[in-house]
Amino acid sequence: MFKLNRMTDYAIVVLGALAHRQGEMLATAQLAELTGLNQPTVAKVAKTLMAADLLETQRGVHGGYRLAQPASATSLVQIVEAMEGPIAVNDCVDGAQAPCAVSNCCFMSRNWNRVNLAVRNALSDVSLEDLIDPAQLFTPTGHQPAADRQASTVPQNEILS
Amino acid sequence: MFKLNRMTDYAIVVLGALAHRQGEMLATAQLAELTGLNQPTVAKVAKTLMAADLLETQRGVHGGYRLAQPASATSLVQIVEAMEGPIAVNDCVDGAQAPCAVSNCCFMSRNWNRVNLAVRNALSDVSLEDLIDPAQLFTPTGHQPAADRQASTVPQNEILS
DNA sequence: CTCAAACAGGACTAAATTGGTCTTGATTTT
DNA sequence: AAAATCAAGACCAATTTAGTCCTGTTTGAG
Repeated sequence: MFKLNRMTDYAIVVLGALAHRQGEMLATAQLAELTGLNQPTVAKVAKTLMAADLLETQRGVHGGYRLAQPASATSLVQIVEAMEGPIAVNDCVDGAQAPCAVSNCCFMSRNWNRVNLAVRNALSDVSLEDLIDPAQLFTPTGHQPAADRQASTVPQNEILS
Repeated sequence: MFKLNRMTDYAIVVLGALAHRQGEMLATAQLAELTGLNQPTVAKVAKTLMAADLLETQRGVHGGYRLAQPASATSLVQIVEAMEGPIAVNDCVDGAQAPCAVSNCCFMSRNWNRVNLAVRNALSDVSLEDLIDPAQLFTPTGHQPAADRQASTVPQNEILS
């Protein structure tokens, strides 16, 4: 456990594709082709990343998405928090959505915060640039990797593996 | 996200109760009373903790459970891994259950392992003894905290908050 | 030796979460 | 005006998690 959601994996792949074509405005259909995901999924992921200001968008005919900041400036913690909400190992941690309902019971708060901070730091130490290796991913020909991936029963996050 | 399962919260509470009565053999019914959980849930948690060798058991009339090792020697990572399986942020990390299915694709493996290790270290730095504060939890009278807790819609992990 | 108390192990159901799709609407370029 | 594209959210299916229950085994007491 302590596993990332599949949507988070997708987000990393999508961001990786955008990082590789830095500056270019890519439509969801293009991103789908590059990543092997299907277009509605890419759209959903992109919407979530937009809400976290990790992407810039342009509507209309030649619209699409592009990174809002360089890959080196985007940390894994930003991506994870964009997709999964604030990191909080339980409800007794600063930043948790549902605040501690049983008051005067937070004697463990300090330790939970310590754990939480350590986890957060681990994620913030890795940048999007670190995660991707453009030489191996999204080759310049823009091929569709593993054409049958969408029909496969294997979870698509294997692309990260 | 990155949240502990509720069962893991229960486990910590149960272990906390046992730590507080160190050495004593407590039956699931007693543990249920001490923690405010109900007995079948305590039994389920205890079974899982047994499988991870965190508890010792005695069957029969005066049976029950007790800690297999002192609270100071039990780390949070042991508890979490006992309840949720090995810590693996995705399938591309040493120790993940489902091994990487798409071979030759593991270019991110090193970074994922780095993230994973950092998370693991964060959890192993906290002992069960650190987590509990016997002075505030499970008072010597063995009272049942918040008698209506079981009927409440509030998740019971609030006891940790 | 029998019975009751307690754990062992697993099956099973219900609830919650997550993943994926679809629809309708707004925006932009040609 | 039309086509391409994003925006926003509703919605259903699949998976996971939580909680309960049942049947069996072990142990101590009477």
